[in-house]
Amino acid sequence: MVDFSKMSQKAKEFYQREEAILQAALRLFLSSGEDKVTVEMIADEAGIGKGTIYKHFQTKSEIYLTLMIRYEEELAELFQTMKPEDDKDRLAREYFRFRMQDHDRYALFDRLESKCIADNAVPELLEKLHRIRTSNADKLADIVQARINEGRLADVPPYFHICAAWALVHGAVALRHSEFYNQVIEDKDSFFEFLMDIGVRMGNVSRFRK
Amino acid sequence: MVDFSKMSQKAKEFYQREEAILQAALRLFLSSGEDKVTVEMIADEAGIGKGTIYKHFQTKSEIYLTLMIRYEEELAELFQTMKPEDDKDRLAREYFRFRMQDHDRYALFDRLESKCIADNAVPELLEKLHRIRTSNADKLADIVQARINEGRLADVPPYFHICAAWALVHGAVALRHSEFYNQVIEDKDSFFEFLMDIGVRMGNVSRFRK
Amino acid sequence: MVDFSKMSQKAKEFYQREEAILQAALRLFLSSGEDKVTVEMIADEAGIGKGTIYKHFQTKSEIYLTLMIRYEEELAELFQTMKPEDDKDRLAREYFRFRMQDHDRYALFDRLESKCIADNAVPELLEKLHRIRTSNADKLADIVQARINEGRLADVPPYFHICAAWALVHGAVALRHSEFYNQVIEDKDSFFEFLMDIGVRMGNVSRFRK
Amino acid sequence: MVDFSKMSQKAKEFYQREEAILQAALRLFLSSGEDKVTVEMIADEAGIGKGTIYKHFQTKSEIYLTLMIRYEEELAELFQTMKPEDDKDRLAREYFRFRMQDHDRYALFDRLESKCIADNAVPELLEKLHRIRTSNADKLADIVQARINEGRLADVPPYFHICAAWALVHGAVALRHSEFYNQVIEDKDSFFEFLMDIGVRMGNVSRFRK
DNA sequence: TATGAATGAGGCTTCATTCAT
DNA sequence: AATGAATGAAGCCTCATTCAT
Repeated sequence: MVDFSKMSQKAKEFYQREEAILQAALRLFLSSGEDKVTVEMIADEAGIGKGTIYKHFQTKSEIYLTLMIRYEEELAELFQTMKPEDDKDRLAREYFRFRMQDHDRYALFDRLESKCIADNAVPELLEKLHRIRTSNADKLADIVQARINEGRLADVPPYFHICAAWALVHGAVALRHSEFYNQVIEDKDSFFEFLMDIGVRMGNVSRFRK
Repeated sequence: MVDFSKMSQKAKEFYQREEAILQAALRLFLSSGEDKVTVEMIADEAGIGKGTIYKHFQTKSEIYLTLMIRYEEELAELFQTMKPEDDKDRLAREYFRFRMQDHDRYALFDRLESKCIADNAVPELLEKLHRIRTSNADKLADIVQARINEGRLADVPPYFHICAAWALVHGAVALRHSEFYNQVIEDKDSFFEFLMDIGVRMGNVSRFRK
Repeated sequence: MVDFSKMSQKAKEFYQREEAILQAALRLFLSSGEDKVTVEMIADEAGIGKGTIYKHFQTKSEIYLTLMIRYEEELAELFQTMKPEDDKDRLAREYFRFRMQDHDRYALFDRLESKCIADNAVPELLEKLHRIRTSNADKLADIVQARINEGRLADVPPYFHICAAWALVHGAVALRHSEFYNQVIEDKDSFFEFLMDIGVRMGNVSRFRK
Repeated sequence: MVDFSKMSQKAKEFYQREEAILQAALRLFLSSGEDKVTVEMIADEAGIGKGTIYKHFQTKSEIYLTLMIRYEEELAELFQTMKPEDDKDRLAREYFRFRMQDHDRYALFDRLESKCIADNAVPELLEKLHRIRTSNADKLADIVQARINEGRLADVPPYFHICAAWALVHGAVALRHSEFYNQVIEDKDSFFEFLMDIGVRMGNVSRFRK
């Protein structure tokens, strides 16, 4: 959160410009594919000069990572609203929805992360990203552990549940994206309901009872 | 399958060189990331001249797609060995193993497909890839339908089961790949056993009984 | 015409650099033949970096066409100074001289036009070139028509006279260029005087009288 | 002229293959533009292997030059049929027609000659080409001289007349070729008749009488 | 501070020519 | 003699990044 009242006019403008850059970049990455987007295109879309971008980001990868971190932080906000005593199924559905609602962004960031790792770009930011993710996962782990203690979830390390959910959601997003499967699945709503059902129940104890 | 006995010495060498290019390319893509690998590097790794590559492939993208098609064909061979009356759980595990065993290749091809689609590269080959995939999916659908008829799988369109399995496996592979989760999951074998269990059972009718 | 006073220092330099590129390119095309000249050579000759050229011209062909258009515009300026009531012979000689004076440039542009048409390069510029040429030809047509009305030129469509003149001049330039004929024609001045005489009189009415 | 009866079967085949190469090359140069035609395309069009071409021609330029020499020899044959006492006008028209009838070939060879000269390719053949041309010109010079002696042509060096004719024809061919003028000249037949008239009469003595 | 012109490393691809079979 | 696979020099163009104004 940014408190504009404490900022000078100039600082405010600077902040807004950064916002403009990030939004322009995201828009272009999503519409044209990150490889087709040049720094110049981002500058044009943001309505500023190319050089200005480098006042905000040392490197093109830094834009990538900043966007990814933002996304992870949004997710953190979602988790912030969840409490251990919350209904677990609701949480699962919420999480599923969050990721699926803008699957293209999710898929984009997934590709960008591969790229950043391959390039070993801005390791500090990469680490920061992972820290947030760890923190999010820890938060989730608490919730999951509470369900395990209640005997509602299978008694495996909490991360098993979390990672399984992550995997399913990740796959669902990829599916949603794939040209191929989009032709095959006619009734998408039903299918994703089906998938969400699986996700919601998949670690439930009942499943493992004989 | 290639019958060497019918080939001239030259043709044999030509075929082998193509093999060498593909293997060299795959090796480099996996180790350095596709974006860092130039056609020249592939040529060097294959021990041939840069120009020779273009006798075999019109375009760098054609190398991508050929590798992807090969992979999909390997998968087709796997399915070839499966029969409708086979044990469904075994099939599921087999499939899961196939994809997980070289997750890095799978992840690579996933990225390459995105790239090829974004570039609209060699559409004929892309179509061919999708045709093989459709054929594979149809094969699977038969098996799944048989299980539905037996009352062992939930009575939804067969593609629901297939796509759900695909999604979970896809997610599992991505997980296996992610630097982040690899640090979190200590006992990987147990975890993937856990995940495979979910996958094997996820569409079972029992799950949907009250 | 460019008004430097209205330009910022930067804009001025930018304009001058474009000029430098065009002059460097022309110099090299004339001395080495366009096929032997690379973009890098042009950059070196102009004393700038290779990439800079692409800030001014999208394509090597765009350099070709810009040079050709300039030439056609120079010709337009020449025609601008001519008036319908001018002495027709003077005009013809003027035209002949203009084209012959730098026959190498003319011959170069002739080849470049063939190339650009074959490559279908930058069709907009090609069209622009033709538009200027049409306008020039129209201007000439007026003059010719006036002479026809006076009964001094044969009463055929004005374009007959213009195209005939164009053809003779074109051939004269090619002749001037040809290694072969340059060895044969000893007294070049006399010869081209002879040729110009033919050109000046070739559509005259007297010729067609019995 | 080739006497097949004296040739072995093999030699005959070899000769025919050379013929096939030249014809294939010419066909392709005319239809696609010489810059777009590769040696491989010529081989394919001729129905032979690429390597075979290099048994007949050391270099791609040698194909160019061989074609050009052939053309010049065809012209020599035309002149062979002309005699000093022939009607001069007929000769002029014949010559004009010969060049115009396949103007595209003429224009092609004109470009090729520029290229060969710029590349300084196969100087021996270039010289041979020029020798034939000289011989042709000499032949023409005799005819022209006869007309001068008769007082029918202006008394200037015979080459003046020849070169002027060459220039006009050259220009006519270029005109015929130009996309631009082809749009302007509506009645092409009349125009070229007009042009030929000019050509036929242009060195006539009557023109120079006061 | 914002700008955008300049840069040049580097990628992909083409193709004339060679040479082993 | 015919072949066509291999070669690698060379060309065009892109684009992240720098830096002077």
